[in-house]
Amino acid sequence: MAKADETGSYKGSGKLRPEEMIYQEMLDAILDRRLEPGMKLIEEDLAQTFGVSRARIRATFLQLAHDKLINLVPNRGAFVSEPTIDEAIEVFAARRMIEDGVARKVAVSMTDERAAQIRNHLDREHDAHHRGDHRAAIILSGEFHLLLARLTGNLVIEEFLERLILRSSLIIAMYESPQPVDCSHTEHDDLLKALTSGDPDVAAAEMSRHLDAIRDRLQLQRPKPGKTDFASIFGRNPKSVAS
Amino acid sequence: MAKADETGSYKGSGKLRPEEMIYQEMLDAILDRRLEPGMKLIEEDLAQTFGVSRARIRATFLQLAHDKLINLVPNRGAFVSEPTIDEAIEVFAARRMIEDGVARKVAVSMTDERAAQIRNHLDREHDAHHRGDHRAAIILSGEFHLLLARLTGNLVIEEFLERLILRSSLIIAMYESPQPVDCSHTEHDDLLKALTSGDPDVAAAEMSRHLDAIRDRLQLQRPKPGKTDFASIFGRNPKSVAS
DNA sequence: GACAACAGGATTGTTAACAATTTTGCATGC
DNA sequence: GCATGCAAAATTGTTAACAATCCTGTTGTC
Repeated sequence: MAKADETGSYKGSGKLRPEEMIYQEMLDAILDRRLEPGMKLIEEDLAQTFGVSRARIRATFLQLAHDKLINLVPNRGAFVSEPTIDEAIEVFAARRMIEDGVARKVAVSMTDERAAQIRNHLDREHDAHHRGDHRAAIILSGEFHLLLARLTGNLVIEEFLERLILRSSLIIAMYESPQPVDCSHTEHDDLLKALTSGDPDVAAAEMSRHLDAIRDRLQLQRPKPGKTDFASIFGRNPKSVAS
Repeated sequence: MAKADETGSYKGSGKLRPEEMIYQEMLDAILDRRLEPGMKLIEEDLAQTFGVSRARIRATFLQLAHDKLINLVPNRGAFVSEPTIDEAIEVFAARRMIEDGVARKVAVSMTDERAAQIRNHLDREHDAHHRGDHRAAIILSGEFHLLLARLTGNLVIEEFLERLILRSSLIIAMYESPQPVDCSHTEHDDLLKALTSGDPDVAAAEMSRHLDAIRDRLQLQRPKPGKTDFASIFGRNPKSVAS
């Protein structure tokens, strides 16, 4: 998710790693839906676009596939992931399991300084929201959760949650309501209140509520866009492949 | 960890994927400490050993590095991971955060059939232990935790925990006491008891206790083996690099 | 004798060409 | 008209060679 300040200087010199750059660019394109779910990613074309060799594109594909953002099919190629409804539900259930723990840990280790840090982030979220910058709002919303993970001081959790949040972003981009509801920013306020209450159970409960709310705002009942479901369009059951 | 039955047939034919095989073999070698922590992994040698091209070895390296089992240094090569003490502590803290949730979820969805499934696994653990098969005992011990993750029905959690358990195995292999204490098998019995109690808090508490116990059995105070710490050997403080 | 510069070898990074596979378009036959 | 088979094009998978980088041992100098 396009972190602005994490330039990640390489070996102290000003040299930028091209691999990271390509991963980031493809990531942004997927989350922006400039690359639509299901779209075929052709190695040669991407290699020319980025001015690198196919080998590097292949390596990048492995990373993206590991994060479940693309799908690698042997001898067929790479496709932008099309998370199913079941997958979407599972991802948010997994986040709830982990972020409950995060909320608990942050709640019991809360200090004035940390609360200020969170509040500072919330200000930026509100700002983006009032500016009407929907894209920035989504990114900042994800980074809010990442900030909490960072406050646990556990790098393992932080890294895993980062991937899970990216995956969530793809899911949200795919299934979000046509008219953006965006009530999320007040929920983060509630979350901060619960986190500063000092009661881990309260914090965990609020986190669960919030994640469920995000999930429930998605349109997880309609057929996936991009994959036309002719059977449902014409009111018939799909033909079964065997027997 | 050398799963016996998951043959993973490819496209229905009997053809085995060589990539998976190489990953598995290297994984086993690392966990067996036939490849010691810190050891340099030379692409050319491995390619000849497995009879494949360097490109495939490089791809395998990316996977292993993603799972933190090896360390990839630009222009220097690949090295078997040497998890630090801090890292070890973080991994077990992360597992506690996640597996607390797993235990809670399994406890509230416990059935007779599931209990029998767990008990069946415990029998195999005890069997390996009585046979004195230390290696099998370690593998089965890891798979016990994976079984619980699977019972949550959440593939996301299952996959992440699988990687975390592998990483734990490397940590255990690196830091375990010279004389294997192996009291773990009775702890799993206690865990089953807590899981069948129906109380999620009891289950989570027992899981926390168990993971802390594993961590505490490790020798996390001594300097890492394989990296001779001359300073402590000769009773001096290591020279600081700057100022 | 210690230290720096240097050359040779080893190893990784990159590119391009070739082989294998899949997809696509077209022709053929029913 | 529709399915089948075939051939060409497109794409992925693999290999080998070359370039860049790093490590090691040696030599020369102070």
